[in-house]
Amino acid sequence: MEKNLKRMATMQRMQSTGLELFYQQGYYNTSIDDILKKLSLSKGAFYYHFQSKEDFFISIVQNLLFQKVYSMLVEPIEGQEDPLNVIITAIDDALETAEHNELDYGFVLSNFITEFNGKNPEIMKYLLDIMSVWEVNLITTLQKGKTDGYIDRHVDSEAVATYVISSYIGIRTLMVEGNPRTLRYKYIQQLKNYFKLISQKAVA
Amino acid sequence: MEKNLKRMATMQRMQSTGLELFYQQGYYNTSIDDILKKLSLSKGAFYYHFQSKEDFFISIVQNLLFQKVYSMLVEPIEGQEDPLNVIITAIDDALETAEHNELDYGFVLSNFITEFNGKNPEIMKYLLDIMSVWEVNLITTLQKGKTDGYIDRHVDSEAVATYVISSYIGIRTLMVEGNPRTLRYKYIQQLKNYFKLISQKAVA
DNA sequence: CCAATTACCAACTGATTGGTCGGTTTGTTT
DNA sequence: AAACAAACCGACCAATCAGTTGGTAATTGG
Repeated sequence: MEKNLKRMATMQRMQSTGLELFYQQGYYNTSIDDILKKLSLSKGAFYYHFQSKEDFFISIVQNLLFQKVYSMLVEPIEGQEDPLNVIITAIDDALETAEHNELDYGFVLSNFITEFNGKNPEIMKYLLDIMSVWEVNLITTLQKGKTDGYIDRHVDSEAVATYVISSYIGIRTLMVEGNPRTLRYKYIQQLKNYFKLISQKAVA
Repeated sequence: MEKNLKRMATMQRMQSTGLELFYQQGYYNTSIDDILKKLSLSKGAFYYHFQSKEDFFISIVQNLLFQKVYSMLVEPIEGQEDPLNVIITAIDDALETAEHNELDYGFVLSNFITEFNGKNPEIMKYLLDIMSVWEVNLITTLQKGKTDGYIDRHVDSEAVATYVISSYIGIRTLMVEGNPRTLRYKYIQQLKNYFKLISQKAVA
């Protein structure tokens, strides 16, 4: 119990710094030495706690990234009334953290998916699992919104979920350059317009 | 004149193979030797034609990528009537090439932007230039659509352009995994819905 | 207080990287 | 065919990478 405390602390410091650097510089472009330098730790310490660079990254994805995406994009939506407004709020919150140059983990996720696509199927598996959790939750929420009378019954929930995720990933890609504040505003404005279309009152 | 033919031919072979590998494996994860191996050429040949790896990549962006994006996403839209339908068609065409595992250069562009973000401002400049050409063309086309009576006058052209580009980039990111055919269908379906909202007849 | 385990250090290895360079082949000119 | 330049070869270099290893502090349990 007690003896594991130091171990856990060091591992978490490594994971936290690792995620930050992997996100900023990319996985392949970030060396283990980069991470260790920042922490004033040695190679030996790293390979004492982790088996390999890949093993290290997977532990980051499962421990850090999954929880963050879940608490940011899944939990706030789960089981709430008025799904469309809740979704808008969650996405806008994510974009706000991005605007303040903090880590927006939904975007971190899609960034890694882009980087590992076609290069490392093992890691891709873990990343796509997280993406899937998000997507399934969105679809379920939209379906519930239909039975609860918030969303037009003719709406294709899967298609809407796909469209929402797509546009979010895309706007985040654009936000890395250009004015994030303006982009966020424009994006949310159009997303609201789109949601008007699928809400209950707007019958097809 | 004549003497330059061989030079040009070799350079273009290198650029073409280079773009392919850089896209598949990423810039930092692709070595010059990878490219040369595929072409059965030597290091000497490469550095005879190009100053550096970076110089090589920039030449690819300016010569190959710019033209491809322009002919695929800008030219088909420029000055056409019925802008919304033309935009849908151009995007659907791009997604179709992607579905057949051919290079979709709009996505290639956004992929590189993701990879170089925060890492190489010099290269980013060239990539964002191309993105800008696309965006400006979209905005101009939408504006013209308003004066021509195809689009509702109250529509924010810049916001719509941002939203369209975002969703396109996003759906392409999702298409790398999952069923491309289904995703493309769902996406186009929702994009059409969204466009109904901003077209002339649907008054706010 | 001592022995065992945990946590860490730092020099090293072998492979790979971007880039250089002296030299050879191929093509053109006269 | 001599002279010259353009195009290309491949061995080499210094730097960097992931991973290994033999050792040493620090912590803990008996």
